[in-house]
Amino acid sequence: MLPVSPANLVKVEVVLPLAISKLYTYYVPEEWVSRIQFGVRVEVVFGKNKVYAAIVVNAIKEHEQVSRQVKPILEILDDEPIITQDQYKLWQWMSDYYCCTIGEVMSAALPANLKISSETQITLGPLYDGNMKGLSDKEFIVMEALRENGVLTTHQIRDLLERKTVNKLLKGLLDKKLIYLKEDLQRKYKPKVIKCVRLTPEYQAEGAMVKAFELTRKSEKQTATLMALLQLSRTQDHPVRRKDLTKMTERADAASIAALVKKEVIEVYDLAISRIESYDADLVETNALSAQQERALADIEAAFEKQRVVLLKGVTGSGKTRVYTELIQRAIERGEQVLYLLPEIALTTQIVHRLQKIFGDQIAVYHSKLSNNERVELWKEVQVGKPVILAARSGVFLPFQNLQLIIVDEEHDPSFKQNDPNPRYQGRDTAVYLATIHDAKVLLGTATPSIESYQNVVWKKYGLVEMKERFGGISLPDIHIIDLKEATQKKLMQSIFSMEMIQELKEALAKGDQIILFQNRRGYAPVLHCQTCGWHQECLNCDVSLTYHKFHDRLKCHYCGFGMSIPEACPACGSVALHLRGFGTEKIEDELKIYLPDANIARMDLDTARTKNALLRLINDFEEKRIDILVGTQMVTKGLDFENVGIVGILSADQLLQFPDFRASERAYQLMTQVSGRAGRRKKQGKVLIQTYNPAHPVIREVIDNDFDHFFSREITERQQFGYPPFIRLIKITLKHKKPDTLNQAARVYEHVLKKKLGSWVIGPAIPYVSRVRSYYLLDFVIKLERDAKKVRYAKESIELATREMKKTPNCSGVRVGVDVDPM
DNA sequence: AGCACGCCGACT
DNA sequence: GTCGGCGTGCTC
Repeated sequence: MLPVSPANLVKVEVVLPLAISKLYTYYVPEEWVSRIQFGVRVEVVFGKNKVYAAIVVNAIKEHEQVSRQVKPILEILDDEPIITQDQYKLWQWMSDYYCCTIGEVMSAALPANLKISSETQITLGPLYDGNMKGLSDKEFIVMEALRENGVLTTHQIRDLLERKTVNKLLKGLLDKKLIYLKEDLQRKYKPKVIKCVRLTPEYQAEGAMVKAFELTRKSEKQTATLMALLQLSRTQDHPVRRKDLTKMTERADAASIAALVKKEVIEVYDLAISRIESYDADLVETNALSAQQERALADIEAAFEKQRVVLLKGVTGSGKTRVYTELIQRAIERGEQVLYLLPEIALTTQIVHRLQKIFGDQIAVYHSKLSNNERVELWKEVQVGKPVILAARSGVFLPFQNLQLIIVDEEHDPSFKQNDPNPRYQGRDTAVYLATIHDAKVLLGTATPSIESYQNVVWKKYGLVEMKERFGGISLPDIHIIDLKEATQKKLMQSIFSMEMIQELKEALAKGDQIILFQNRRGYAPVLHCQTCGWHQECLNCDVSLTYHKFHDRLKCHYCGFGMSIPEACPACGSVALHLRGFGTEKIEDELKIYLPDANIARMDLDTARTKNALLRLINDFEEKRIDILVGTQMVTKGLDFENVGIVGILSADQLLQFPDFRASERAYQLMTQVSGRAGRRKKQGKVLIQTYNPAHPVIREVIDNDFDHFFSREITERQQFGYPPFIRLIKITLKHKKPDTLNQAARVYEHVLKKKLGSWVIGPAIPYVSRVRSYYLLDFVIKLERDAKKVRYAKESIELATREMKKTPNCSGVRVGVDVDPM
């Protein structure tokens, strides 16, 4: 359609799901004007001929002139808004705070099936007759593939020809009328429907049945069918499915139903049903609160009177969840909505079942394993007031109507931060902002508060409630340090295990206790190293060492997925003395089998628990004691709650302590404390064994003593001294390009602009720890800012300026800029 | 983000 | 000479 002059037409501004910072204006054909409102999706053409579902966020009055051509909207996709004003407020805040476009927030926020974008579909054209003469090789390949597949997308053709530009070739074929091009819309939400049967309106009237049976008098089958229908609609309180009817009596077959439909006595219709499984098992009564829980609950409610956010600091096993359920119960009774945020993998496990048993269908789960259609349905249920939503960080995007409480469980967990695609948001912090929009309360729960949150308590921004005792009065685990330096000197090591560790494991197994071993690294060994010249195998695309995976007998890159087999000899010096150095979960599992041949050993990491089912099976097997020893990465620390764990072992604390990051200590403290918390939960005191070369490290001491206050005061002093969060704010900017020269040139421009504006606040450019990922070279800038809104604003504007200036410099327009506010 | 346009090196 | 890559600018 041709663009028309915008005078005297209703125009709307829309958000497109793209990384473009502007809103775009379209006009509304007159007959649709009354259907336009904030928050509905409209189909629009953007650019050449791509079609997108955009969201209407502003209406422009007819008389307001827009000094450019505008295109019409093609269709209005919704009768009711799919987002609320509150959600849009959150989107605006996120795009502003996290330095990304509204379109990027929209992309992250909406379930895939509410987003639509077109894709070019290529099909055989009118002049195609199987004659391939006069075609180039590439054209021939395309036509052959089309003949076989019928339809191809431009992406598929790009892959097929291994070429980046494919449009000229397609245009050639189009001109010869050998192909058609069509923009096709992808992924529309489709409700799930079932066939139901009911009386037509005519026969629903009083006494009409007599007439109906008159009509079926001659057919015994039809009479039986009709009677079955009547009986079913009387006895069940939901519509009669066609399936129910045919099951009821074999005389109600397709033919007799069809006959009744033809006589217009009954009709078959589609009923949209929910894909979300309803919970039909019995609900359980909650236990009475313990005295400590009772007190915590009262304290939380009192604290909410004064503060929006309260930190609940409760040792592992203190029964925080029971406190949450009580708060949730009370909110439900008041008719309010509750959002319960958890780290993603915790959502696939016990906690969900536990809450479902209490709240049944009042609770819904929103996580990454839902199908696209299920997500849309959940979205709609939240819109009409589903009381409780359990979700990972993306739960903050749901369309709440009456949100009054947000619980962020395991508040300290780094997975609340989204690191890669924009928006790079911290789910916990976003939840706090979301709560201000709704005037709701936030409860942050954890055994190991993040430094940020605890400092907010110190600053009296957040309230604090503590639970210091474990439920049932069991003492915290007894933590033992194993000094690896000493063990090595005294030759008390068996491979990666100290004799003491092996001995303890054996004793525990003999007692029938289960064991969890933690190692923060997957694979078999992280380095393939040449003992002659010191060479080690790196990834071809990334600046990292390749990890050996024994299961696949291959070296793999954990950044880009690149894989290769082990070289026969060192490519640098020809030596065959290649040696695998370091160890991951796979090696631990392997070696344990040697030392403890009778134990059932299983491994839980990204490689073994990639799918939800595999993870559930592992958890289940461990719960039911088919596994004696579970070896795992961080995964074993999250949301798992086993009853019979006698020993938790940390194979190498040093890897945690030596992380090149100002948060290393914090992470190490949290991880070790969290893993330790898995030991000895219900019945008796558990034991934790930590192997380390640094037994004197203060963090180790603090973990042993469970001394958060000591840890916190030491850490906070360092943060203040060296200028780190929470005293200052960080913004990290990463520049990215395939050519190092171009990247350096861009970085110089960037540095110049940034330092002119921000002076000594700017650090960099610096080569990051991993300097190349997926063939892109990286350079980092870090901006350190005082916690002052105006200065942060100014800094963000300076970043935008620097990005514009850099993009303007010749050759540099292709350099990518990633901005990470509050990086983790 | 995707797409067209224009410039430039490298193969027929 | 053209093909195909890359840099640049624009999208209501």
